[in-house]
This record gives sequence, C-alpha cells and structure tokens, in this order.
Amino acid sequence: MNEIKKNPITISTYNHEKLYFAVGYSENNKIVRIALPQKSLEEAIGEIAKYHPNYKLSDKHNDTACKICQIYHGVKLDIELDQLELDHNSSFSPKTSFERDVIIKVAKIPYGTVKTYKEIAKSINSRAYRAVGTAIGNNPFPIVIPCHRVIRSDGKIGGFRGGTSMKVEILKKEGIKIEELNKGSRIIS
DNA sequence: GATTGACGCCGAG
DNA sequence: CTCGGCGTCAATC
Repeated sequence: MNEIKKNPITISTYNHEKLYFAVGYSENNKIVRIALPQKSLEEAIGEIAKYHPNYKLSDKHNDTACKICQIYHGVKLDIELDQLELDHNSSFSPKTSFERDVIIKVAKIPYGTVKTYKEIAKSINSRAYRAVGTAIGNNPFPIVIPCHRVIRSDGKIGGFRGGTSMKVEILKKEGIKIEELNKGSRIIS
C-alpha cells in the first residue's frame, strides 16, 4: 500500500465539460500525485488528499492540471520527467529498483503506441509480468506516465485504475484502433 | 510460508 | 473465441 505523506502540498485543479482534474505539488514545485478525471471537484481533490492529507488549494498550477486534461483528451503533449517528484520523500517511494524501473520504462512509450506488460518486464530483464502490472497500478502519475499505453500480450486492453473503458477512450483518442468484442476490447495491430 | 495480482501460455471444447 | 489451469515473481499478509 501507498503510505500516507504528511508533507504539506498544494492542489491545483481544472475542469472541462463535467470532468475534474487535480494535481498535487510539493513545496519545491514538483508534482507529487495526479488524479484521474472525476465527476466532481471534491472527488478529484479527494483522490490526492487521500495520500496527502496536509494540503492547501492553490491556483498556482492550474495550467498543469489543464495540460493533464488535454493529454487525457488525446492532445500530443509532454510533461518532462524532471517535473515529477521521484525521490523518497514523495508519494512515489519505490522500495526496490523494480518499481522505479517499470515506471521509467513506461514513461518512454511514445504517444499513439502501446507496449505489453511482457515487453516492459523483458526490458528490465524480468519475467514478473504480473508484478509489472501491480507496479504500474500504483503509478501516482497516471496519464503523464502513460500507463494507459500498456496492454496485454493477447491484444486485450488489460486493467486500469479508472476502469478499462477509460483506458480504451484515451487510446482511441491517441489514434489507436480498437475493436469491440463480446468480451472486452482488443487492439487492432 | 501462503496469498494475491492492471499477466502469459497452452490445451480443451 | 472462451475458459481453466498452471507458470512466474514481487509485494503483502
């Protein structure tokens, strides 16, 4: 489980057509956590506050929240890795190099492309496919670290914290072809 | 140890 | 194509 951090942070938000985005920043102006889009402002803030109860609202980084919204909607946009708080005081504190390696690999998947859990595992010389999924599932920076671009080896979509349907929507907006099956969806390659 | 995964592979129907 | 079962290994209980 992700431990709860007492460090003070600020949360900035953005909303667009009934979807609410939130981003948490540390005092040294790095992103500590990103919320998946929610149906209300309270839920979006709650997604971050859950891990960082010591927060204040601020409009200082609303532009970042706006960017995240755009990326979510398929705009080809990058947020540099150095904007993310990846050290041990942040909410992302990998206990082994495994979790960190996975996140770094996922960060490098280009816009509009996908990789499989197996490929990620292989790229870090591991066969722990399932552990890769778990590590990605704990990703505190969804959308920016494009965990939605990691799919199963059989072409099926695989899981997503915000629900598989949200994963499908983002991929479609990035131009990836997906066919609907009776049971779930599949990438057309 | 034993259990649990955002998985993978193979074989049966 | 679907389903079950077993393989695999990191994290958690």
